[in-house]
Amino acid sequence: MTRQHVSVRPPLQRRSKASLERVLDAGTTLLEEKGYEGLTVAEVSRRAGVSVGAIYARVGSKDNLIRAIHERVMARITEQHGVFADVGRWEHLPTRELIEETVREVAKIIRANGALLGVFMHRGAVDEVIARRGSASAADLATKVESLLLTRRSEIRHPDPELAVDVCFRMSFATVSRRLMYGPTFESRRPIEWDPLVAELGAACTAYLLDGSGAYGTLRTPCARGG
Amino acid sequence: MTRQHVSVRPPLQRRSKASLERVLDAGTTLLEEKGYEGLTVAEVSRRAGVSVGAIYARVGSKDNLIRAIHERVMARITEQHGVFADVGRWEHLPTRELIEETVREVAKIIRANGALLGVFMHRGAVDEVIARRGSASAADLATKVESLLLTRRSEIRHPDPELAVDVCFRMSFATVSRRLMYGPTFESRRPIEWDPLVAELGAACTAYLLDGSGAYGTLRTPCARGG
Amino acid sequence: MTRQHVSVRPPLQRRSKASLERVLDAGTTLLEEKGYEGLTVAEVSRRAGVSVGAIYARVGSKDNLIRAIHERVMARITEQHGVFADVGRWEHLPTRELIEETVREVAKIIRANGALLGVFMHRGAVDEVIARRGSASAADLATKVESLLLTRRSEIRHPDPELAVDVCFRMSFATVSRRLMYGPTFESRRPIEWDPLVAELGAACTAYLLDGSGAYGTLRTPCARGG
Amino acid sequence: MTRQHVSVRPPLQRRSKASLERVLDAGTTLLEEKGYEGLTVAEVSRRAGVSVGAIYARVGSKDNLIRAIHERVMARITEQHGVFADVGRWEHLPTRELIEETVREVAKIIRANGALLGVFMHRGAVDEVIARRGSASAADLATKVESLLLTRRSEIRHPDPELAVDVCFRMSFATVSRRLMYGPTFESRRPIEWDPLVAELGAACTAYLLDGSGAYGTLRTPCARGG
DNA sequence: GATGAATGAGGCTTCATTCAT
DNA sequence: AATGAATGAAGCCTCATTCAT
Repeated sequence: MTRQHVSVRPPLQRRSKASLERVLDAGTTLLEEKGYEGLTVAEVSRRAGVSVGAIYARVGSKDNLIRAIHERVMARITEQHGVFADVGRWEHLPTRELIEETVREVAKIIRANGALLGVFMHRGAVDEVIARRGSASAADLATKVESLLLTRRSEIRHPDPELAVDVCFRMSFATVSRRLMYGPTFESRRPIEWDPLVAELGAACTAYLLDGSGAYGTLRTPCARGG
Repeated sequence: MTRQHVSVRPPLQRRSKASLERVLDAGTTLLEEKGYEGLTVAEVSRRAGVSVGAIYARVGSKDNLIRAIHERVMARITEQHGVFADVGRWEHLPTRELIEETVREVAKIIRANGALLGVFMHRGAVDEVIARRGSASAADLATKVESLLLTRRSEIRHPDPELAVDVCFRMSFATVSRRLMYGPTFESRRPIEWDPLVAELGAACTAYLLDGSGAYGTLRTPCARGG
Repeated sequence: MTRQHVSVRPPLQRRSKASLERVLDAGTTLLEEKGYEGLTVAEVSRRAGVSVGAIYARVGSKDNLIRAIHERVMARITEQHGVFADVGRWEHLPTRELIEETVREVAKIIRANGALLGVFMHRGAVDEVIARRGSASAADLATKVESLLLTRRSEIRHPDPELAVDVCFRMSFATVSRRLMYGPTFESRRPIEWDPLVAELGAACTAYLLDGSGAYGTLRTPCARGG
Repeated sequence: MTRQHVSVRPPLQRRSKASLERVLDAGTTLLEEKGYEGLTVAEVSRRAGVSVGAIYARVGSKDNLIRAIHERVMARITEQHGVFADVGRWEHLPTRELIEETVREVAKIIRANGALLGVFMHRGAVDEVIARRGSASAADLATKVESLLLTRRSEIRHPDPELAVDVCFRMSFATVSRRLMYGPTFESRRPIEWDPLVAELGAACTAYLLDGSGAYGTLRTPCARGG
């Protein structure tokens, strides 16, 4: 139902490029403010100061416009994944700090891209292109984060370290995204500030990876008991 | 933009009440199947066998219809929160099992209400009434879950048990919701089945509450060291 | 590319029926005046005094509107074909007069339906439904006309009477349609009035069926020589 | 509604002339393939490799572009009318063969210009310029054909030979055009191949001109009776 | 002169809401 | 009260035409 070809015709002129930039900016803002349904081509045209026809000449359809915005946002996010590849930054940290700092960085990346992520995730339920690219971006982040954590594999007490680091990533990602999209009191009535929440997620991951008594269903030798 | 008065005129007749039920049923199904934009008043009318005019007479607007559906769904979910108040079920469980079982029940409730929760959360971004009531329902669940967990306060090593159980709840809720809405491989490329994911969340919560070396910023007495 | 389902929802109320009637009237007029491209839903709405939404509720799309108009026009025309089935009218006519009168009646039917036929024929090139129904209507007329002429088969000198009467029908239909659509001087510069043109077509058919020396390629015994 | 001034600015340069040729070629093809509405200036520009601006510089408007195409097509067709002026080809033919051969040539010219004629005729209903020029071209053909047939005036038994040859021309032109535009079974259900149809038209004209018993309304001395 | 990006009116269609019956 | 036909604003998209480069 949704057109699946994405490629935006490359702008041929400097001025055109600026136009497209303004269109994508306006679209991004609108998406953040009002979500998918709130974005209308006419409103993008108005805000960007670019005619409807010019928008269509560039992107071909509203869905493609959304995809173009998504592409740009994802590119920006993927750049930010770079931090996890910067070995120098991580190798000298003690494991507990490494885990906590990792969670902090994941949270930072999510926070920087705000409400948009929610819109795109929703859109991904319907638009294959967005689902694929969004998923790929998240998986790229997951891979980087997990590789980093697995450099300390020997310290992870969980019997399946690959699984455990993946679960840590998911917990962090999900909890922080949700908090960002729905505010500080969505689940419980207790408001938790951003930083404490992130810190606790770090603590939870640390405990799970390093201190936990192991996976479900296996014989457990709980740390506390073993003391 | 959205009208904020909610009160649905109380149905005066038995027959009217049945009509409203059918309308809400049809609306709920449609919302699950096609989301907010996919629900049209005409389609609800068709499926419910109730005229458009009658729907408007009851609820006054499409937004109010959504709110009425939300109200009913939330009521249903709130009933399900009852499990956590059934003391007999929980008191004899060892703490680790209590925690894991709690996470399992939370996951079960979320899973039972599937796609609807996603739609309403999205809608909550725009509709104050839904945001408030959705939040209240989640908070109710949070309160129950947290009270239950706090019956084992003495075993919780985290220095701020209230905070810790809240964080556990949020992690579980967010991770499981997300998995439900966006599928098994959204974040990482590794697909994790539902049950293992829930089990690992239980393990993470257990470790965080019982085995963790403490919250951020405080002096830590890591379990590992104590062994 | 064009939707092929035709059926117009049957109007449920008297008033609705009148509305649809006005819509079809307005559409018919517009089609006559300005052709397919000249008909816009907005203009039909204006002329019929019926809202755009009401039009869509009845017919579902512009193409279906055209088809509904076509259906009505064809029904009207098909009624007119009845004259050829009225045996009493024809059986006592001498053959020459029968042929001429037949051509006159064909011409009359075409003339009564004016420019519309042209529009629909054009549309038939693109719209399967219209092509089929238009073709069926013309074929119905052809069958009736040809049956009538073949009641005089013994007098037809053409070696293949079925073919010959079909050709007569086509010549009459085509020549008269064309004259109607493009005016008295489209082909030649000599203007020919309607009645004389029809009379000459009758004369040509008569000569071809009764006096001709036979089909192409066969040995000919020209009438003139036999005199 | 349509601008009526036609004159295309004369191309000043050889290169310009070639450009215009390509534009007209592309336009002609598009018109054949997709009809009036299917021709867009942008598509002509793409196919011709000539910019939109350049097209407008030459022809001034889409309607004028159509007219320019029409002009060229008509010129080409008018050249083809030359066959009828080539006395040597016709003078030694017996009259019956002359008539049949004439019909065949008329059919050939129409067939060679296929779908275009249909488009232009339709357009002529709305565009005065095209109507006039199309009419003139057909009239030119009529004149030539009729002059040729009238070289055998003495053999024509019809009391008004000028009228009769005009009617023959119209019948042939109309029947063959129609068959070309709407396919072999449009009128009747019997499919007639192109060659047999043309042959029968020739036979009909022959019978009408040479064997018929006279015009409408006059006292008739039917050939058959005179035998 | 040539180019093609930009413009925006106008076409088709949907759907929340109203109101005569 | 119930019905559902009617309304029309608003959304998406196309394309003839213009004009800065």
